[in-house]
Amino acid sequence: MASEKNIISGNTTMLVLKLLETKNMYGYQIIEELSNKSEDVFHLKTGTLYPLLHGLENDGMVNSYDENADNQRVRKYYQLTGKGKGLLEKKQLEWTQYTKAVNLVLEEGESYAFA
Amino acid sequence: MASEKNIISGNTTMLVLKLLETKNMYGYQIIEELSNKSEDVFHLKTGTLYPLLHGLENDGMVNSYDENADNQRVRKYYQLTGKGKGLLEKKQLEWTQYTKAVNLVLEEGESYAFA
DNA sequence: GATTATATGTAGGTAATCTACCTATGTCAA
DNA sequence: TTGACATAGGTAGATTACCTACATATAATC
Repeated sequence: MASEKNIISGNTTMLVLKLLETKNMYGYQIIEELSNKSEDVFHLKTGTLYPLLHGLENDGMVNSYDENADNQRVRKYYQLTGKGKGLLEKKQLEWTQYTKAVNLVLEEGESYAFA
Repeated sequence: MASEKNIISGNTTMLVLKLLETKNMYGYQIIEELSNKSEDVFHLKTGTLYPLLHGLENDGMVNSYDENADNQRVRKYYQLTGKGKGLLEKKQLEWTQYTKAVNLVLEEGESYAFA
């Protein structure tokens, strides 16, 4: 059926930017935190996230830098740029308008008897 | 940028089924009503809707029948089936869970100071 | 007579996400 | 000590949803 995956469509960028707004994160951490904060609804796949991050970096929405973890493991951290913050605001506005419009259609027939 | 089109992604089927739940409609009418009820946020393209309707009919989610309009024009009406109603309920549940999860991520940092 | 609205449709393209794979290190249990 | 699992980053190719652009035809309007 492959219906579950597509409901996410178009909003992954917004969610990732939103997480990076609170603090700098590395890829694996983004996947974990998104899963936690969404109460296990979102489980980003690496094949989704890493190309997405590379694209955001190419477009100047995020910067990246390497940092060593406690255990000598190197992590690639991403930081939101001013441009990225602008994109986030735009996407959040679109999200608000979109959900409002969907709910107008869904609530039709329940709220209004004379539609 | 092509960002506006993708925010719709995955939910067009739900919206179309929802409209057909209220009454039987023909394709052109679905486009008009969806535009009206969403306050002009959704403008389905014929290249999106007609193939979608054909797919729903193939899957037994809707039935179709021809009917003459006042002006002798033939319209192809679509009617929601029991199976289609089941799909609609499933999609509405997914939508509710999905928007709730997105809002959990978006509200983070505003509601909770100690995240 | 020309344009616009109504009405249905197809072909081909793009973009977002997925599946499925690869590499590599750290940790823990058998 | 080896095997499994978690951590960490990555790519190639497929799938899917929706779009653009086109084609067809009738009715209404200018």
